[in-house]
Amino acid sequence: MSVDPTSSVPIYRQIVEYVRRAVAAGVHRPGEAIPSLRAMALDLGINPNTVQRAYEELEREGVIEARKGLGMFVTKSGVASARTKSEASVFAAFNQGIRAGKAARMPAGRIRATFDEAWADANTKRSGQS
Amino acid sequence: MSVDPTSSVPIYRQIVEYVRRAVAAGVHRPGEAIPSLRAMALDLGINPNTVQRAYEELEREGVIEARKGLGMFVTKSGVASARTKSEASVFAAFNQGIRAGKAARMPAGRIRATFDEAWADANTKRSGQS
Amino acid sequence: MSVDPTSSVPIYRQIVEYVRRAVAAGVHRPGEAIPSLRAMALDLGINPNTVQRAYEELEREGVIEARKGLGMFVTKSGVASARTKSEASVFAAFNQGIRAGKAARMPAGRIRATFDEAWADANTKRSGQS
Amino acid sequence: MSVDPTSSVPIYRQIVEYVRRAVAAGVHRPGEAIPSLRAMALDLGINPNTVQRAYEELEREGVIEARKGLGMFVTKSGVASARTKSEASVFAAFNQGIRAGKAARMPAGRIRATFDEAWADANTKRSGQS
DNA sequence: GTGGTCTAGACCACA
DNA sequence: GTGGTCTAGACCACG
Repeated sequence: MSVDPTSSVPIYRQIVEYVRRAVAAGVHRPGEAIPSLRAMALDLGINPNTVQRAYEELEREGVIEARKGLGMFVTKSGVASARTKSEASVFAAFNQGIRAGKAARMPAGRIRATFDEAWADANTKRSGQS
Repeated sequence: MSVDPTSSVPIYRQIVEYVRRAVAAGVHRPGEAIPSLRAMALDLGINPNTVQRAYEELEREGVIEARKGLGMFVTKSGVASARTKSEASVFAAFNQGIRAGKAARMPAGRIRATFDEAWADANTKRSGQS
Repeated sequence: MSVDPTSSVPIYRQIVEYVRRAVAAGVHRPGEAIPSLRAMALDLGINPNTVQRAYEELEREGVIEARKGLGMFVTKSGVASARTKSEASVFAAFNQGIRAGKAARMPAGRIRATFDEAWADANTKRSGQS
Repeated sequence: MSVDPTSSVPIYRQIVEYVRRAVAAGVHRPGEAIPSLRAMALDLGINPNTVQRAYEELEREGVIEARKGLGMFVTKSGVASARTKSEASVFAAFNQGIRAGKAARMPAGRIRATFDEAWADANTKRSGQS
């Protein structure tokens, strides 16, 4: 994994979304530990405080829980929580796109066509990559 | 029009997007003037500096142009430019949603279904609103 | 106001509870701004980051909201939120005391008597103070 | 007995309070031995170091005493000491709740009512539990 | 070793 | 001026 420090979306939020997706995708299973604060920070070349902030938010979401002196662990309901949160963000993105299109008076067919373009774009670029 | 000072998206950006969409939708036609700095600021109850920053960005985009002592006018190419920008943002939103879903290992059908949900949601909520 | 840096309860949490109570008590009314990050930090003689962390939590609770460039403002529902949260903490404290007493096999009458003692203690000490 | 590794209150403290209450309740009588370090650690599935830290604190409180090669025993004054400590913690909890309520400008009647709620809550939940 | 808190100081975007 | 993010480095309690 890697983060983009130049992005307008904060680093800690990138980590939140990355870990959340990893849990949703089953990379980390309930009861298992995720990389420690310092390990993750070293791996990404950033400050441990930044990672801590991300983990704090994931704990608040109920995806992981802290055990002092041991590490951060995926909760029993963590996978479900992560999956729900992930789907919500997908829905939100689509919603935003649709509303933006409607506000600009794009015809319904044009909006749906734009989605199909994005869909094709995402599929071709990823499946046929080097 | 109104503006949400609470939103995480800056006020000046809300104005930019609103005007851009209004131009794309044909509310303001080429050669026509858009509301003056002070008029817009008074109407929204915000600082004129904020409106100015938005107009500067729209001018940089080529959607409007300043005529000293007269105000800001929609350029001849403004409508096309605004339309292009608007559609690009729609595409970008869809793209982001699709990639987020894929990263979380959502099945393709689930992603498309989520789009349909968002679509239905946007349509039903708008038709029966005040 | 003041904070106790030696306490086991973190400074940022002390601030959260203090501001929450102030809002619940009507010291800050909806739509009004609370002291800025730097002002509060200077006043307490602590680091702005610590105050920021407290304000962040209050924003998450819905008690206040940030307006970039302007400050932090009490939300419309802020007073109700703060009041609810405050009562919840009172309930939690009583609950903990009761359970501790029961676990130690204190007779019911003894537990209630202890509450009355605490009640009398809190009243006399505060009402007759210099 | 069981322990909650998730709780914000440290595990060693949970053990201290549990043993103290058990002694106060007469589960362990003066001169009797309490479970050995290793037995307790195995039973709870935690590190013996953690149990040791708890026992050290109980010894410092005068509730138990170590007899080399034999184990930890409840002292003659242990029961009284434990009882005092337990009641003090109950009083402290009530005191904290009352002061928090007063700080939030809760009317006196509302505070007492909250205690009654907590009291009823603790009684009903315990009687019908598994 | 782990996570939790705090400080000092910096840079940024926003109004 | 405001809040938001990040770094560097420190100390602590916990297991």
